[in-house]
Amino acid sequence: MTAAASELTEPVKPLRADAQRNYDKLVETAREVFAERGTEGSLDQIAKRAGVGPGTLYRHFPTREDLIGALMRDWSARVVADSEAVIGAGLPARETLQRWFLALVEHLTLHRGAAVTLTAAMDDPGSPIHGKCQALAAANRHVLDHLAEDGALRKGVEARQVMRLVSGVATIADAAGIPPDEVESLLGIVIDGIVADPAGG
Amino acid sequence: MTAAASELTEPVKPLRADAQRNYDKLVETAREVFAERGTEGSLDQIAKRAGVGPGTLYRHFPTREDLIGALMRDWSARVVADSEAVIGAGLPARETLQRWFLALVEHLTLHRGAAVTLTAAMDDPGSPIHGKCQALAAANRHVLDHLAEDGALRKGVEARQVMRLVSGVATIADAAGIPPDEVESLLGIVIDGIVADPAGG
DNA sequence: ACCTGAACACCGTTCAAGT
DNA sequence: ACCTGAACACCGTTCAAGT
Repeated sequence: MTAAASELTEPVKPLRADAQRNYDKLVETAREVFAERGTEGSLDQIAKRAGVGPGTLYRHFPTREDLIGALMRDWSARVVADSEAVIGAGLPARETLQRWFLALVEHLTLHRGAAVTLTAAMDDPGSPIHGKCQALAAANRHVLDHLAEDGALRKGVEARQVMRLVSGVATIADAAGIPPDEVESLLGIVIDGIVADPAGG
Repeated sequence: MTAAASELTEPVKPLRADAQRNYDKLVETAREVFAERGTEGSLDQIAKRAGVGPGTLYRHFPTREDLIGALMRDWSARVVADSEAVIGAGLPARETLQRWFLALVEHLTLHRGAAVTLTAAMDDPGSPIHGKCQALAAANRHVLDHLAEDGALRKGVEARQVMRLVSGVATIADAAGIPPDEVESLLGIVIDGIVADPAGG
């Protein structure tokens, strides 16, 4: 609900036909360039490849983060869907966390270098992508709350901190090129750090 | 011993008087600029502030990492000293890890943005700072091995993975400006993830 | 209302010319 | 052997001129 609302705060007023065409072309091209070069890919090249002047890019996307936000249109929705799917599967705590953390890492590494940007945006209300990151945080809280109800988590474990740890794993994994199975192992340690001991709740 | 050796592989042949002066001035200035702007600070500005032409900077430091390496001269030694101090203190496992991880984070955030660079260099033998990062990794292994001998760690915990987790925390902390007490709490979760349960070894 | 593209400041990198 | 600084290619950003 709140996620859907934040999704809708995007492009309100209709654009002139040519403007809309340029907007779409820019987003599409940005997706390409970011996929190749990571989130720090050249804006100049995006404009050139899209066949528009640099001013046009700046008119539509005043900052780089505005552009990143534009190509994340259905991102929050997918994140939320994943969280619900994971909860709905009704698996034991460890498996639930394993699945969910892997999904988180995947969403955070949307493009090379994205994880740091997204994590920083979580703590920066002024960021154009702050809303999307909040949706991610909310989904994470949702999953953890669900597990906490069953007493599966250690006391004092905060969703925000878990989010940051997983972001850290995503950032490092993407920067150092850590292979998938080792990422799983990293997440395994985090999971061991937050699940309740079998003995005391 | 190995750390000291790697420390000595630095400037072997003596430089001409003027070259040595420029070298020192560049390192000093780089330290300033990196402290202000982080590891991505402008090389151009470093050369300008040091009062030398850009070519002089490139002659001494062909890549940015070479420059970073130069201002890390006694870094590895300090890291190793910290690891030995922590082990020597003879504290219980949890306190030992708490102290050591805090030291690690501090060393990894030498300058803003340094943590990612250092972590990436750990897995890249071609990097000019690979040796220093290996020293860090070795010190970490040393501490963990010490704790493992007492059976204080879970089975299957690998030093390399722990190193990466702490790097992740350092990276995120520095990128998102996480306050020190929350950093401690993040490290606390990692510690919970690697220490053995009171019951089974 | 929107686009173009020239213009500016900045940066990394190279290299011929100097001493 | 070392330094200088011009030169090149690239980038982000702005803005006057156009339609």
